[in-house]
Amino acid sequence: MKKRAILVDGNNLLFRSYYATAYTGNTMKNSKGVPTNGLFGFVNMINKIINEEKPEYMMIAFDKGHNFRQDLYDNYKDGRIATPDDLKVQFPIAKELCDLMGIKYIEIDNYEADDIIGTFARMADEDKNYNATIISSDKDLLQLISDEVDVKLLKQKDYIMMNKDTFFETYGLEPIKMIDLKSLMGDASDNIPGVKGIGEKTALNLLQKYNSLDGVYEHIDEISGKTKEKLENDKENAYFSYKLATIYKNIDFDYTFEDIKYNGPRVNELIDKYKELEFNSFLKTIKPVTTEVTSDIEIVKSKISIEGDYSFYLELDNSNYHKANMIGASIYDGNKSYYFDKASLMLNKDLLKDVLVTFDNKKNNVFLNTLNMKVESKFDTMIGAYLLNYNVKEDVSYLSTTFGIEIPYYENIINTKNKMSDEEIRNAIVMKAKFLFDTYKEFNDKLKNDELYDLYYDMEHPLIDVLTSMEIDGIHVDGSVIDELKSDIKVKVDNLTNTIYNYAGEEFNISSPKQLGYILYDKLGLPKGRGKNATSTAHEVLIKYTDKHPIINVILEYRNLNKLLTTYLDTFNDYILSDGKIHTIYKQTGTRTGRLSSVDPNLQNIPVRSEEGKKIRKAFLPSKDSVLLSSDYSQIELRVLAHISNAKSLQQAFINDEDIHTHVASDIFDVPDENVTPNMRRTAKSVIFGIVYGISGYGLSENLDITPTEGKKYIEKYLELYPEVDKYMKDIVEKTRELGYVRTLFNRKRDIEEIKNTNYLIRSMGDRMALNTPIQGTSADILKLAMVKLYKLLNEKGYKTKMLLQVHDELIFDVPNDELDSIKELVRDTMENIYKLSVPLKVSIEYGKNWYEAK
DNA sequence: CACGTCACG
DNA sequence: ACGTACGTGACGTGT
Repeated sequence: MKKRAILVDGNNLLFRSYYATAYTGNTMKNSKGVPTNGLFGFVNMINKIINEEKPEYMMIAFDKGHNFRQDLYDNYKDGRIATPDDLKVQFPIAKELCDLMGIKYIEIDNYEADDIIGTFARMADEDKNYNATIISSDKDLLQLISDEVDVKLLKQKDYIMMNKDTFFETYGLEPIKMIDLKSLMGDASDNIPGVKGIGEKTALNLLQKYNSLDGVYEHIDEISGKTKEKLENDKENAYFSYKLATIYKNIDFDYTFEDIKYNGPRVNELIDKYKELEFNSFLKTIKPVTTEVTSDIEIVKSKISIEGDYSFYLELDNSNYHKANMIGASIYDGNKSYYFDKASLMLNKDLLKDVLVTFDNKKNNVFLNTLNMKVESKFDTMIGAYLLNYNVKEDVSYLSTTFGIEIPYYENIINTKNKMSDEEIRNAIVMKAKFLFDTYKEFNDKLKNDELYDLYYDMEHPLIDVLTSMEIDGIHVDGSVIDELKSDIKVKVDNLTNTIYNYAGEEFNISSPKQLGYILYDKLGLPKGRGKNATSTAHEVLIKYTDKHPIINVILEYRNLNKLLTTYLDTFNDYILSDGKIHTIYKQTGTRTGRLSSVDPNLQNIPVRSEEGKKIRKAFLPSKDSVLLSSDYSQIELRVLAHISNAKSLQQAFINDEDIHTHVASDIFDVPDENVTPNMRRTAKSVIFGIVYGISGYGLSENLDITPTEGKKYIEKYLELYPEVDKYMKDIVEKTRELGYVRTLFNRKRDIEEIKNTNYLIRSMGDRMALNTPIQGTSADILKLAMVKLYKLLNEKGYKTKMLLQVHDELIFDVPNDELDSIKELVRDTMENIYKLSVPLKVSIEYGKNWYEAK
């Protein structure tokens, strides 16, 4: 069995990584200003190679010095483009990284990487113990393919494996003829001139006929017309190109295959380097060899007392903390670490009543509730860091990494396959508590300096307890309702499946966009679209083809029902815990606008728009002798827009409690309210939504199925009618471009780097984020404030009513029948008056014996 | 693990 | 010529 050596073209790898990001205008740098855009892709690719190839032998080759090809150019005309400076500086770092990753890198004076690889390839051909795989995106290297050597040719996303057979299939030539091919067709990226006017097609034809460059010119008389002329004109160039394209295989060096043995990384040094480069995503994938704990640890066995301020951290074995077990917990008081198991923590529950700082206290309290314990904490670093725009995950280690402190990641702690020792786990937990204590002041000060203090203490911090309570309460779900609906829909889906197979004339996987695309566009001959996704099977595309083939409507219906089945019906019973309820998890740090999100399961996207889907809501029930009550802010985003843009006429419409869509339709179409048709109202509604999202004329036209010109007209008309909105949009984009961030009315801050990007598309997206975030974010802020206030009032007044769910502009309560009248009033009053905008906030309330009826 | 698709606001 | 409306989470496919 031969040993395989991996030969990597380092120059090629770094160049393509650099240009892959550089052309988007993404000038990725670390905070010290070192450009890292090439290195990131370089490291990513090498990690991928190591994972896929599990190499025993591997080397990475680099160009060095003035090589003979450059000499050839000097005698000719040097058309090579100079390497950009911000790429140049990445080469030494790349080589350093190779060292740390345990991979031999090789550079030899006056040779290119190609020649080093060529020499190793020749060695593999000659040595019966080794064969080789070359990795590059440069087709030039294909000339090295032999019985012993193949090439992994990198493409934009994946790669093609090229060996002797596949090369012949592709080109109809022997691999070595790649040189002849290049000398005829040239290669712009390598600055090989070739014969002007001869492309791949002609070159291949010629070579398949005459076998080689020499062969072509020997038989030049058999060739006719333009091609002959071109060949004769550029004969010199062709032979010059031949020299350029030929990879040198006989460098005189002492390297052997044993010299390029792969040793594996020097982990700790590599971690330091990644930190320096701020490659946080790579840090996750490597485990430090040792974890150092600087403080004393007391493993607590009995009731203890601790003076002064301290931090608390709790580690669970499942990120869904509704069904987790405790791994351990730690307290750190600035001097000493205390470690608790479940029993010793229960002995010391009093200690939890006055904690300075925690991380994800909602998690702590949802879990500890089952043990009748509660953490009262002044500060939650997870939330604080979120407001400061740190990339927060539900794990201290992600955050500590950006502070240069390495703590094993949660994924490693709970990984049962690659188990950490008890001591390592204990140390990790202790370090997390210590990190929280050590950084508390810094986070708190940063919030103050960034004017986020009130947002934290008046809104986000109190909200933690509100969400904790909502998650603990959960919502009753009747599994039998789900089951009935499920069997009902299953029958329908089966029927639809058969109908689709009949229309298609074969059985296939309808859920596979690839297979469905084939059936629709290739087999049934639907007209393909333009662009990269010409065979899209998305709803908005298919809906246009309903007249073209009867299969379309069936597919749409199938999609509709199958979605309900797979996303909601098949899975929801698993989420019903032994108390008969579903307990979601609200992520308070999940979005960039300040909204909440909901996971495990997501209760913020339960169907409502279609009747079949809406029926799922019949399974969501109130407690005994209670109703579910839903209170919904109507058009809160538009009201916020009217407020922050100070658009007088919109404000007046809201003050008069008009139907805003009708009002705008009447303005746009210049007809009195009573003459607004449903279609005009629908158009106005789309225009209004579009404005909030920063739409283009094209986007609106797609939405309304009109021409882009018409779409543009509507938008212009709207902005003309409400010039303050126009001004707001322009001002906020300009201001954000200057500052690099945008804020909501309550000062929530979102960094928008995209807005400075040199790439038009990315920058435009930044513009839209900048103008949408204050609207969506301020609405989210208002909801959060209302939740905090309502929660407080319900408690103070001793109501049994519970706030159960939040769906962005809507709250759902479980209300005992005898509290219904007063709660309706309390909820409406609190929500409508939570904050005074220049327009009124309006709440609509509905209730019923399940969620279906409450909506 | 990325992508396409689609559920919600 | 590009690709095209903001914010989420979950599923199935396919590599």
